[in-house]
Amino acid sequence: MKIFHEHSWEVSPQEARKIQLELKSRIDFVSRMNIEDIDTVAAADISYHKHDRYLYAAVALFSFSDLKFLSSHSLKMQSTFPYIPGYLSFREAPPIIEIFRKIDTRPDVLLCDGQGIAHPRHFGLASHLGLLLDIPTIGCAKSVLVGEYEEPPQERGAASPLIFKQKKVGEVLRTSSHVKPVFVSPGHKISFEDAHEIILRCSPRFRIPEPLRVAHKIVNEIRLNDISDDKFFK
DNA sequence: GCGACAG
DNA sequence: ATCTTGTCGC
Repeated sequence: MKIFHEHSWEVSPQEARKIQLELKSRIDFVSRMNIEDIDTVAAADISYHKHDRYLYAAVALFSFSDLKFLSSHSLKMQSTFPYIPGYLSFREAPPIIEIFRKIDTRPDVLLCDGQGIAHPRHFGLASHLGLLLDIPTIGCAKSVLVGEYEEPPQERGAASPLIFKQKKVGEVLRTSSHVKPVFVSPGHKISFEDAHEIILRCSPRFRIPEPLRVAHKIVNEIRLNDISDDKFFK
C-alpha cells in the first residue's frame, strides 16, 4: 500500500511538533463514505514491555456488518521515539505504517487506540495514520488527553461533547451501560456522527470496540510468546 | 512556576 | 504500555 506525506521518524520532539503543525492542515473532516456501504473495519494496536526496545504491532481486519474476524498481520520493530504525551504517533505509528506498507488490504475504516483531532495540535495518532495511509480513521482512547466534558448519561449510546479551546474535538461515548466511557474523535476523512456510529456498532457487548479488543489480544500474545523478547535477557 | 498528561 | 488478586455488579 502506498504511504503519503512520508517523513522521517528519526526526529526530535521539536521536529515532531513541526511535522504535526505542517500536516494537520491536510486533515479531511468530511465523511465521503456511507456507513451502510462499509464492508470492512480494521483496528491497529501496539504492545511492548516497559523499558524494552521493541514494539509489537498488529492490524486486525473484521467484517463491519457482523463483526467477524477476517485476518490479521503483525510485526516487531525497534522503537525510535519515547512515549511523550502529545507525540504518541511518533512512537506507535511506524510499525503500523510498516504493516500497511507490505499488505494490499485497504479497510474501509481504521480504528486507532488513541486520539484523533482531540489533541493539543489537532493531530493525534488516528489523524497521523489516516493521513499517511489515506484511509478514514477514528481515534478511540480509554482516557482523555485534552478537552473538557460533562459525564454522559449511564446508558449505552449516551454521549457528551469533548470541548477543547471552545471547539468540539470529539465525544465522550458510553459504549456499555454503567461502564466508563471511551473518548472518540475523528482522525481523518470522517465526521463526528460517523465516528460515533461506527464505534457504537463495533462495541455491541464490551466497552472497547471488538476489532480493537482483538488487535490488543493478538499483539499482546505475540509479544509474550516471543522468546527473543528483551525481558529474557534482563 | 504549577498541574495535566493518549499509550 | 505493563505488572498484579481479589472482588463487585450486570
